Amino acid sequence: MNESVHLAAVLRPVRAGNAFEETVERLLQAIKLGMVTEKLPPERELAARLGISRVTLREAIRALQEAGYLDVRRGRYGGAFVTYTPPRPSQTDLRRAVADMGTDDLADALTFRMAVECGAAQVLASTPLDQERRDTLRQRLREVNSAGPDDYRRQDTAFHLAIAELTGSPLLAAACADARLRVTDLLNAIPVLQRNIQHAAVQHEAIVAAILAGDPDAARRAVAEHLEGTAALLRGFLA
Amino acid sequence: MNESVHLAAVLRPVRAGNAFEETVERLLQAIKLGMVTEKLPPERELAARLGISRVTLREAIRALQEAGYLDVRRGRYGGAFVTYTPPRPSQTDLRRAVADMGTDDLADALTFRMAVECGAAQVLASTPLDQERRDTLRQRLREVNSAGPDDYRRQDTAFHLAIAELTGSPLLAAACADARLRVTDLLNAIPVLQRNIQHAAVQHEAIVAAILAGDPDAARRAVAEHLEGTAALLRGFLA
DNA sequence: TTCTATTGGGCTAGTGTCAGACCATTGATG
DNA sequence: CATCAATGGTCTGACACTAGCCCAATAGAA
Repeated sequence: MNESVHLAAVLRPVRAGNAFEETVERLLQAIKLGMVTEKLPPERELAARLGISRVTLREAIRALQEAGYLDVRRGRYGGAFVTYTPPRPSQTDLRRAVADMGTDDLADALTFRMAVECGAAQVLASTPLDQERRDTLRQRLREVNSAGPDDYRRQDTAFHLAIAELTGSPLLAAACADARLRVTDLLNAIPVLQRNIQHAAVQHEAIVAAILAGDPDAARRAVAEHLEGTAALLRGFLA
Repeated sequence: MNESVHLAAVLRPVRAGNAFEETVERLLQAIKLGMVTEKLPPERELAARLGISRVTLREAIRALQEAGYLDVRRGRYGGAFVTYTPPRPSQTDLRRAVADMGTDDLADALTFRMAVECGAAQVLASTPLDQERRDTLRQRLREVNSAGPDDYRRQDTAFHLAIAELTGSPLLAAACADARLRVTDLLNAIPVLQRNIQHAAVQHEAIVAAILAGDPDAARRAVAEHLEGTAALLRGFLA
């Protein structure tokens, strides 16, 4: 009995889907997160990075092209250019996004994000930081705080991921990126209000201050409060 | 520039290896974690759970059989029986385990584990727990505290994973299982001393108390202290 | 204009993986 | 002793994926 409970966690599926599907998902998320704003890297390089063959990558790119996310041009200085722009937020989109992922998955994603991002902030606050890292963190804070509504989500993502990356743990960075990816569609469907940006800015300041002060508890609390705010915002728009 | 930093986290390899390799890894870890003590589930069921074909699963099983981890018997009441018993701990094994994974990966794994387990404890402490969950947590605590040296690692794993599972987030549970898996070989190479068990027992008590009291900060601190102790133990044996 | 480097487009042969069916073995049970 | 149900063992045809090669288009450089 004791055994069977944990078995599920270890004997879970080895792979999430086939290479094509996973690749489409990855690229789509890189695009929606605004991490690729102009064009994708050349196919050969991208295939190598993703650890897949060029054939599979090309299938994924073609799918995204047909879905209207990319514009592919041949020849030197060609490439797969990003044509996607975040849709104007609407309650309809949000409800659809929630319906697509299911309420259980939504709760799962929010819980997961809460855990890993709080963990990352705590770890970073427990680490002696050199001047370069402190500067990087402050720089990200400035960028997100000075971002306009159009670029806000992108800078916000960069800020949150920077915390995870500064821990120096690729595993943790990947987990935080994964957590963020799972809520991207939801966040993109929420309008970016000036009031919310200002509210978030205060919380971002608190997070950075706690990390720079080397106070893990305060860092954890600040992140928890911040993410709780986002979750509440979501619930508000769904109610 | 801002872009390229985060690109690496999103455009990382889509899959860790081929299906065969990943399956061997999974099974091996299920065995080493003591989650499968008698025999593996029937091939057909196991293949379905792992989301792979029976052919691939059988290749993995054969590899583990040839490596001496399994004894496969045919016929009704047959199956793949676990023959593995944890090796007697030794500094040599530990050094080899560390050398195998590399010091960077070791730091990565420890950091990752610190973040996700602290996050899980914090989340669980922030959640209103029904009586059943409280009982489950207390039960796991009793089991790990009453475990003998032979069964200690197994019960300790069960205890830590229970915290993640009780959050109700499969993603978080999977992350914690993954984190634990990455340090299994190291932990198995450390002798289980009665003194360490007692020390850990106090910390386990503190973790459970904080969670049941609904105190996220205390829960986070207790887990951090506990894991820091393990890391220190590791460093001690390596020094 | 012509050349050239870079990039996407396409092909092929070989390997990995899958689903499903059928065979072989075994130990309990009647 | 004969039967049976559960389990591992094996085979086949189909599809997914890969590595590597060469072709085609393009925009800048010579």
